[in-house]
Amino acid sequence: MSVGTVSNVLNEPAIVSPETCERVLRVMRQRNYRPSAIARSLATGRTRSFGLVVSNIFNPFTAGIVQGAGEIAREAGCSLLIACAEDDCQDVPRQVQVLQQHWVDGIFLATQPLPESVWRELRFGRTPVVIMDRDQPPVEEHASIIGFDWFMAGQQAAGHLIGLGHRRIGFVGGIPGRSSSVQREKGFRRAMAGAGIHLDERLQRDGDYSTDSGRRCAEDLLDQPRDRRPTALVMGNDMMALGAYEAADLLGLSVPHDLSITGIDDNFFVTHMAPPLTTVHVPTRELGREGMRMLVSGAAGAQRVSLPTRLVTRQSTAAPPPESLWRDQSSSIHRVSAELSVPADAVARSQGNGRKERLT
Amino acid sequence: MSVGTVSNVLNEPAIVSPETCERVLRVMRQRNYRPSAIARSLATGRTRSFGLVVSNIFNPFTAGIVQGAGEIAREAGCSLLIACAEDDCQDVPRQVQVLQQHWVDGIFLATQPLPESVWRELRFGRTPVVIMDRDQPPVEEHASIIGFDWFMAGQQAAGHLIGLGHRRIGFVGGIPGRSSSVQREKGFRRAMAGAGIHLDERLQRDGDYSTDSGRRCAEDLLDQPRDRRPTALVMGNDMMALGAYEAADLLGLSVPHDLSITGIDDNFFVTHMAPPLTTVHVPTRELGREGMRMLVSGAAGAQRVSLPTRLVTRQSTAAPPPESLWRDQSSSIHRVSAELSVPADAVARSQGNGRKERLT
DNA sequence: ATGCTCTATTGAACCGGTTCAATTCGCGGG
DNA sequence: CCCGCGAATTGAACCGGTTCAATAGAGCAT
Repeated sequence: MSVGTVSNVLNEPAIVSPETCERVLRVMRQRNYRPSAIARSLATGRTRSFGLVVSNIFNPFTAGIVQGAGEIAREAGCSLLIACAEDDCQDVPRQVQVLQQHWVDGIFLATQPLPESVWRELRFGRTPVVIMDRDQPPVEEHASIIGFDWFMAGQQAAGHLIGLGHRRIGFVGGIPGRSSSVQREKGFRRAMAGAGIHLDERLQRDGDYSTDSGRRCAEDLLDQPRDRRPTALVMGNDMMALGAYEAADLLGLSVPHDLSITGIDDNFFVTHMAPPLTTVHVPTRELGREGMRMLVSGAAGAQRVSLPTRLVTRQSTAAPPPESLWRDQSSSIHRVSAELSVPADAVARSQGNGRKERLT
Repeated sequence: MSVGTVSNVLNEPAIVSPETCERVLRVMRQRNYRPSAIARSLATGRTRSFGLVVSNIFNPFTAGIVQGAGEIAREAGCSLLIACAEDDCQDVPRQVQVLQQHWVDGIFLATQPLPESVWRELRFGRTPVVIMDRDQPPVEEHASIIGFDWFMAGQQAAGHLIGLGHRRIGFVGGIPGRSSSVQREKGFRRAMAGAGIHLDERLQRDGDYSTDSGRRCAEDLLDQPRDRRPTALVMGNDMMALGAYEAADLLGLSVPHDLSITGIDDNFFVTHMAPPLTTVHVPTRELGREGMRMLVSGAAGAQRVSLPTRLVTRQSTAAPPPESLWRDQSSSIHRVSAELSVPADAVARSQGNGRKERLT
């Protein structure tokens, strides 16, 4: 009954005789023995634990990732060390260092985009890394990147509205320059171009993903004579869509009767909005699962994964009011006629287009 | 330059000569040396890491706790192992076991109330434990309990409404039997009794903390002739208050003009409700901080801590419409007169009462 | 009886630190 | 000059496992 034999009973029962095995297990049960993960790690050099660095646990976004990552870790019998960084991410390098001192087998970085200064401080050494959705390609060559297809998200939101017959569609983007914002806008533009709709730059605004900015931008877009006012708004995320609701309320516009609104994210509260928000679902939990899968399977390394989004239709979108086309009074005739010159089958085309987006 | 000396440089620089110390540090920097937390733990028997078990990371409640616990752990230079259990908590015992195999210095249990069967399986051995808000006293003698003062929460919500002049106040409780629900209701009753208001059992309902149940219960309470209809509702949590908004909307009642509504929890979305919800703030982050403090300081052991709540006044509450007292038409006279018989200074008293609660 | 193979078990080195008794060294006092 | 003392350093045991070469023992063919 040497320690080596005991070790074998746990790890390679096949090479131990059944009687010995049984005897060892009995004693273990008797003494309520629990092997030490610590000692095992020291001996093997592997810990079967992973680090997950997040910046704001309150963000439903983050919560989804934590959830998904936790699921896969548990399925793989691994444990997850979650490090909550400060909001500004200044302490991320130290968090990473602490994780490395714990010999984690891999690190999942799911923070806000890191400031360049922080990024420079970061050294992963030999630790496998998966990074969420960063703008720049990482310095580390062997890091994997995982993110969402924001282009698709913008395209789906716009495609849906176009399919409903909207032509004057406003767009409120997120923080300018951030790649996730840029991609959303590109998707939006592509959908518009795909439907043959001329893009009116005056119907675009830049927000900062906050409810307040959404309200301001929406007010700005909506506070116009009816013929120039957009009949629908693509808001860069759900929070800003919430702001758009407030703006519509202030201006006495009813959603979706006078104005259709879409968001992006599919936060849990959108079903409680009045009316429930049509938005683009962003599979955060799936991102957590996929990222952790890359780590536990040892496949992390210079991969790039982009997860598809999915339109969820609720009650904040509808066909545009016919008034916007016919009963304008204060309007300039040439704009209306320009709109009328859109080929008659554009609606049908764009509907088909919208549907295709959804399946892609 | 023995390993022992190096160890001393790190842990007790004072007993090493300055030159040696300097020399060792230089080499460390040179070779980018990082001490192994694993090896250290094995040697010392302590890991400076703690386990936090939660059941639903999406719950803003949970998120606050995680946040707070993380802050204290970081301040103390400790790391936090977060284990997400399934929603039904069946796997909590195994999660705890895994944490123990990692030799965590303490465990923070912040899950949903555990089913009795699960609770019986749980064995903490010598590991210090802090448990959130359980109904029954724990089997483990040395476990600390930390929770919120739900009695105070109920009292504050009701006290606020009484202070505004409401008399017919409806109450929608949470899951019956659960101690957090029972306490809220007791607090509500105490506030009512304190103001000398006779409790009308017909104005009480049991929900299950979901938006839907809130809507149903509220509809049920509000769908009555005006003289019997409550002028205010104390909802057991914010989600149910959301449901009450929907019910009021359905019945054409305006909040707070026709009906005042309060919640409990102070979830982040309540500021975006229309109108913003008056609710009782429940300091989840503080609970996380306090619980973790007990663990890192080694003070965990058979303590009981109850954290005070705090009323946050927003726009969903106002004085009751005078009509409810004077202009009733379909009413039974004796009820109105009963109300009028409340001593004239009751309002003042109850306001004083409400204020006292807040300071307690 | 001897040699050989195959299986089951053992013993010891090792992972990278901590801890502490033992040792070395420099220095002041007798 | 020797002794004793305190400060600095060293060496080795130890934490609790894993791993693997060495060994013991059983079974079989020669």
